[in-house]
Amino acid sequence: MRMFPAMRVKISGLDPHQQYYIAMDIVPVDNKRYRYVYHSSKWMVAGNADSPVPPRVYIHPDSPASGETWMRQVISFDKLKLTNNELDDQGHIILHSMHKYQPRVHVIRKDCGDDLSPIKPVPTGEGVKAFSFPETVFTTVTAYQNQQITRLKIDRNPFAKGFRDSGRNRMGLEALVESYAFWRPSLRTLTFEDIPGIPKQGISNANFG
Amino acid sequence: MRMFPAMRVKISGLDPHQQYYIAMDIVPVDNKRYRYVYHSSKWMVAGNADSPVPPRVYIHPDSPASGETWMRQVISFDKLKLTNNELDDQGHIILHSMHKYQPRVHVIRKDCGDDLSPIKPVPTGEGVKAFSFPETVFTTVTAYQNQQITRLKIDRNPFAKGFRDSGRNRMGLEALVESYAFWRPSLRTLTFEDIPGIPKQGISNANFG
DNA sequence: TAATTGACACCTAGGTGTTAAAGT
DNA sequence: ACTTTAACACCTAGGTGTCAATTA
Repeated sequence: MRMFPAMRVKISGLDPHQQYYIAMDIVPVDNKRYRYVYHSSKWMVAGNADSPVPPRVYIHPDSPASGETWMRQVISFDKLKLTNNELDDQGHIILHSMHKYQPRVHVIRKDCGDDLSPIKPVPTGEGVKAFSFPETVFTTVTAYQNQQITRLKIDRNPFAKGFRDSGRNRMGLEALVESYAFWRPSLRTLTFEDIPGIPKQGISNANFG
Repeated sequence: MRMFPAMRVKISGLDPHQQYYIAMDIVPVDNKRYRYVYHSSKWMVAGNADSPVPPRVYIHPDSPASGETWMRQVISFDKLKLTNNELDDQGHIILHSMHKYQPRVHVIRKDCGDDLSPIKPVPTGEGVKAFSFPETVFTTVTAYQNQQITRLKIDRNPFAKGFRDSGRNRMGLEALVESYAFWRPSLRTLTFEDIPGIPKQGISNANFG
């Protein structure tokens, strides 16, 4: 299933006439498995992480494109797909449920992307830069653990329109959205000269339903 | 709109470990404009062709891929889109209505595809091969000129299911399908050593509705 | 007990020919 | 008189959370 809300970034500092691939992968934040404690509304450590899964990379469908093209548009990863099926053969990114993950954006010069593949780790070295935004760390689930996440998904995802209660109290939602850095700024800026100042902490959430 | 029925080909003779792009373009068969004479069921010359349109190329979405990958599957061009809008900015292939056209399949070695672009002519030379199947020549229309084509489209295109008359006499259809080489063989074989023997004549049809 | 799966109704998104109206 | 366009109902294809059943 798709990751929602999706990562969206703007890029500056590229060579306008150079061709680049842009890709995303998702790496474990730590070696732990988590459980959600409802009465304290917190994720707590619940043992060690499951064994690693096959590496997968989402190559942005506009790739390859010129620096000019990439910089002119907002780059959205809304078609990136996640799965908890370790035997997946459709190129989806494989994750364990109840673990914490960090999405990363990779900018790869075309001449360095020769062994770029959806089923191999992203290459490193000259001509490849990686960006992580800590406020986009999220915890995977197969069923939502609190009603705020459910409301965020239903109210903001067009495909969940059928579950919207138009008479619902919107007061609580606005405050909620504020607290989810992953959602509100919703648009990060990547620079090749500088990574923006320390971002505020936030949590987002993806499910495997 | 999409071309229907779509071109489908199988390829042999590629280097399994070489990367290739596969593309399609559509070129005028002659310099004439046509009209359909209903009582004789024939296309007749009706003047000279309209002025040329901007060149467009459909790059198969699986491109680039290895020779092994291309040869293992049937290569379908069912997502190729046509338009009669000369100002089109969505990369569709631009054609004039009431003209005759020939689709061409291009196989391009990756290292020869550096200036391959949806809005530039297909490169020629070493490492690029083009294939034309005369039985896939078709005449463009904005409204169907005979009921046989309408029936072929409705009966074979999944998206036209709503117009199917399940009680319809199927006898006529089978004979019709036989006469449309573009539809029946429906799968052409491209070889790098040899182009198959002279194909039988046929007509297909695309509309701009 | 907690986590996961699959059938389901309800959406978005977009591909059909039909038809009436407009264009040439 | 013929060609083209745009609104329309009817499809395919696939993305939602829900809920009941299943799994571990």
